[in-house]
Amino acid sequence: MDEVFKALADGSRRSLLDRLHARNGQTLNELCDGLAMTRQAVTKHLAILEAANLVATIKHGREKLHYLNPVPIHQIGERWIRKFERGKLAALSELKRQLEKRDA
Amino acid sequence: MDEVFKALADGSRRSLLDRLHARNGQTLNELCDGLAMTRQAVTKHLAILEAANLVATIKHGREKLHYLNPVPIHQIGERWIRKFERGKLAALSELKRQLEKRDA
DNA sequence: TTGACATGCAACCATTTGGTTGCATATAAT
DNA sequence: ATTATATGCAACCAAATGGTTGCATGTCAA
Repeated sequence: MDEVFKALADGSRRSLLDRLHARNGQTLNELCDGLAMTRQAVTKHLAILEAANLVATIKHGREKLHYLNPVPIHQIGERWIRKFERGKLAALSELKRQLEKRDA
Repeated sequence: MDEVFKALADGSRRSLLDRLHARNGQTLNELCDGLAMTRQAVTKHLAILEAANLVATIKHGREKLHYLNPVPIHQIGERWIRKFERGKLAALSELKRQLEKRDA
């Protein structure tokens, strides 16, 4: 779980996921296209995403195809985000109450 | 949004949010309790959480009370996680298809 | 008012991170 | 066979990160 959060912390990596979400199965060179980064930098980002199980790759001849795995993202939604959504309104109203108490 | 992802990337910070979720409105010293970290380290983490708008604080006399703000977490769920949940099954079946093609 | 307690501020440090360059290797095309 | 293309590997670098220690300040209590 920690690896996934760490992987998602970087904007470049999130945009790589976005690109794969838009078109799955892209090669490394395709993913580099238009980015202000060297190929090797992208390789490193993809390696981190792969270690976090967010992308899976298969080699097809001399090219490496990258596929998005949305499961860890879903798990973060289920196991983490949702926890904070329950009782959200209660927390907000308490915060509001406390902030108002300050001005009193 | 980037600030929120960065803030959530650290396990210590996530556990601070957990603690506030369990009991809202704790002081700095209370939040330090039982952590293998100096008070100043916790202060820094809380500052990052505050900058990301994940916690709000009010000073009450000589103590500072910390309140969880679940809105940014919710937004990440809405604006980011959900996007990858749509079409999840399609992506998975495509991945499976590709992996099987490799073995053929 | 004097001391204790809660927090703030700043300098410093080691490690991690995000990026680079240079070269090596493997596969496809001529 | 030779050349071009796609990727891999490793060393290096600056900046950010997560943590520390030491001291200052503000507030409550005796």
